[in-house]
Amino acid sequence: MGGADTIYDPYTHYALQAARNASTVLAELGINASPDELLQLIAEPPDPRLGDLGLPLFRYARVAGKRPDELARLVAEKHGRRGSLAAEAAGGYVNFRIDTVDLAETVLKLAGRPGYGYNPAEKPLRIVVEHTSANPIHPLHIGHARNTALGDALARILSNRGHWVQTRYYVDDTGRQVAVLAYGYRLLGEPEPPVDAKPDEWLGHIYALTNLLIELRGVRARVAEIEERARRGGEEEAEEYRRLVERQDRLAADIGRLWPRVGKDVFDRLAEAIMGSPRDPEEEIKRIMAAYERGEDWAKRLVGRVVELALKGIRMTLDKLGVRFDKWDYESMLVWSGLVDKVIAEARRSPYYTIYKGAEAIDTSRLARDKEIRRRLGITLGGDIPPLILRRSDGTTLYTTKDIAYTIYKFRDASADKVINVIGGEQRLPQAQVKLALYALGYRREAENLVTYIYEMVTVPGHKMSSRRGRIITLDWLLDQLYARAREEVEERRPDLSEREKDAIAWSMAKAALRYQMVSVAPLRPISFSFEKALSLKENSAPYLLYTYVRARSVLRKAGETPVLRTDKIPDPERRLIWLIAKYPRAAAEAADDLAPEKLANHLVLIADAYNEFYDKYPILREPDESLRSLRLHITLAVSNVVRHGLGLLGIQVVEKI
RNA sequence: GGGCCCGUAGCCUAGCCAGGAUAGGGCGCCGGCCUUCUAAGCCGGAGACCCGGGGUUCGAAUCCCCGCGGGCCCGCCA
Repeated sequence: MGGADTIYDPYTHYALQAARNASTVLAELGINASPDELLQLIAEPPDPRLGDLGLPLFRYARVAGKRPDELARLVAEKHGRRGSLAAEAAGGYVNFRIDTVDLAETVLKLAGRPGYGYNPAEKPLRIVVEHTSANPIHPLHIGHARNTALGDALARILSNRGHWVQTRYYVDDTGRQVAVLAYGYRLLGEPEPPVDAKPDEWLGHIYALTNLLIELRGVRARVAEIEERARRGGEEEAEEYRRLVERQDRLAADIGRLWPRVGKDVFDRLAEAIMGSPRDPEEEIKRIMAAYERGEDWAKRLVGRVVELALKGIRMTLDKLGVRFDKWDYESMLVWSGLVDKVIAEARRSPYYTIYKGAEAIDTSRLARDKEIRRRLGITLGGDIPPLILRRSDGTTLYTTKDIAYTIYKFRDASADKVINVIGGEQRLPQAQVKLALYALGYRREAENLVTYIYEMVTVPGHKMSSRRGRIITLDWLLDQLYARAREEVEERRPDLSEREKDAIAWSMAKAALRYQMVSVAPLRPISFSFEKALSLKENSAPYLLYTYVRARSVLRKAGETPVLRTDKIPDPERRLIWLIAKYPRAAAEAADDLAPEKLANHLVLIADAYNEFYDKYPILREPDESLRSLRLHITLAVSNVVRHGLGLLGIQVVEKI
C-alpha cells in the first residue's frame, strides 16, 4: 500500500482524467479552462446510457461564440478515445465513457480489500470533536441520541479521511443544574443509589423532584401571600391567583408521576426537607455553586459524588452504544486551574471589555456589527448579538465564559487545527457569542477554526420533554423498546438460532436502528420522533443495510474461496454496480468534508438497493458461466466490504447472521 | 418586535452551499413473486404544478427579493 499513485477514490481518478483531457482539447480550440475548474463541472448524466461522466459546455460555448452543441461535437471529435475514456457529444454536453474492463479491474481490485473507502485528504488535520456533553444530572435522552450519533459518526468519518481525530466529553459540573441536584441529594443524606437502580436515572428523578418541590414551595408561598392580603381586604389579585393555582396543579401532577419512581422514603424526606426548610433553597443552591467554584472541600466532595454517579450511568449507556471518548474534561478543572480567571483577566484588557447591566461583559454586540468578522467566523445570525456577560454578581462564572476557556484549552491540549462542537440549534446565539469573545480576546485562529455543528431538535409528538420536570424519554428505555421489537422479529424468523445469537442480533438491530435514524437525515432538519417508525424495523433502513450485508456474506461463505477475477464478460447490470462501488470513497470523503454523515448513509442505501435488485435477478453461485460467476462473486465481495465499512463509519457494527 | 433554521406526493426523505439534460428513494396503498445463493428481499401500478409571488439566467427545487406556515433563540440558565 501507499505510494503517490495509489488510488483511493476511483471516481475522482477517472473524473480527473476526463477534466485533464477536456482541458487539453479546449486549449487546442483556443478556450482556456483549467482541469480543476472542469472537474467541478463534471457530473453524472441523468441516464447512464449517455455515459459515466458529463461535462456541460454552455459557458465555454458562450465565451467562444459557438453554439453549445457545435462545441460539444468538436470537443468529442477531437477527444475521441484517449486512455480509458471515450468521448461523445450530446446536446451541449460532452459525455465520457470509461472503458469497462479498466473500470472493473481497477474498482474490484481495490474494493476486494476490507479497507476500501479509506480516502485520505491531501492535508490531514488535527481535529477535536466535542459531542454529547450532557449535564451530569440525569440519563441521556432522545435529544442526546442525535448528538451522540452525529458526533460519533463524524469522528469516525473524519478519521477515515485521514485526519487525526480526538473525541471529548465536556462535563458541566459547575453549572446551576448540578448544584440543584447536589442540594437535593444532600437533603436526602447523600445515600447510595439502590443497587437495582441505574445511578443516572435515579439521580435524574431526584433532580426533577428537587426542582419541582422548589418551584412548588415558591408558588405556595405566593399563594399564601395573596390569601393573606385578601383576608385583610387588600386588592383583588384574582387573575394571578388563578394562574398560580393552575401551576400548582400541574406541579402536583408532575410530582405525582415521579414519586413512585423514587419510593416513599426518598419522596417524603425530600418533600419535607424542601417544603419545610427555614432557609431559601435558592440561597442554598447558590452557596453550593460558589463553594464548588472556590474549591471548598465539602462542596467538592458533595458535587463530585453526584457527578461521578451520574457519569457512571451515562457511561453505561454510551458503552451499550459503543461510543467511547478520548478525553473527559471537567468544567471545574477550568475554574480551579485558573484558566477561567485568565480569560477574564484577558477580557479586561480587551478593547471590547464593557459593563453591561452592571456586570463585566464583552461587547459582542459592537464586534458583531463588523460584517467581515461575522463572515470569517461563519456566524450566520443577523441582527444584534447581545453582550456576553462574564460573571454573575456573586462572582461565579457562567457557562459561556467557561466555554471560552474550554475552547482555548481544547485547541492547546490537542494542538488542534479545528475544533468541532456538536450542539443543539437552540445554542446558536451563545455559541456565536463565544466565537466573538474569543476573537475579541485575540484568539483569532481559535475563533475562526471553531466549528459549531448544529443539529435541530428531536421532538416527540404529544410529549413536551423537560428534564427539569422529569419528563424525558431516556435513551436506555428507547433501546430497550427497540430491542424488544427486534427480538420478536428474530424469534419469528430464526427460531433455529441459540438464545445468545438471537439476543446479539436483536441488540445489534436496536442500536443500528437508533443510530441510523439519527444520522441518516440532514442535521438541520428537525426530527419528529415517532415510536411507530423507530420500532418498525421494516421501515428503517439500518436493518435493511444489515440484511443486505448478511445476504452478501452468506453467498461468499457458500462460495468458499473467491476465484480469480475474470473480466472478459461484463454485462450492464454488473457494470452499474461496479460504478456505484467506484463512487463510494468519494461519498465517504464528501461526508467528511461537508460534515454530512447522511451523504454516506444515502450512498450505502443506493448500493444496497442495486445489489438486492441484482441478487434477485441473477444467479451468482448457480451461474454456469465461470467468468460471470467470478465477476459476480467479486462484486458481492466488494458490496459486503463497502457496506461493512460504511456502516462502521456510522458507528454501526455488522452482524454475520440475521 | 428582531434574528436563525426548516418547508419537495397522504407521511418521511435525497438533491439546494459550488444553477445544467426526464426531481431520486422509502413508508403507506393496489397487483404479482419463495421445492434453487437469507422474502427484513424483488417486480409492476397509482401518487409531486419542489409552500406562494416576483426577479436574475441560454437554463432555477437550487441564486436574489417579498410574503406564508412550523420550530428555535433573544436570561447574571445551559
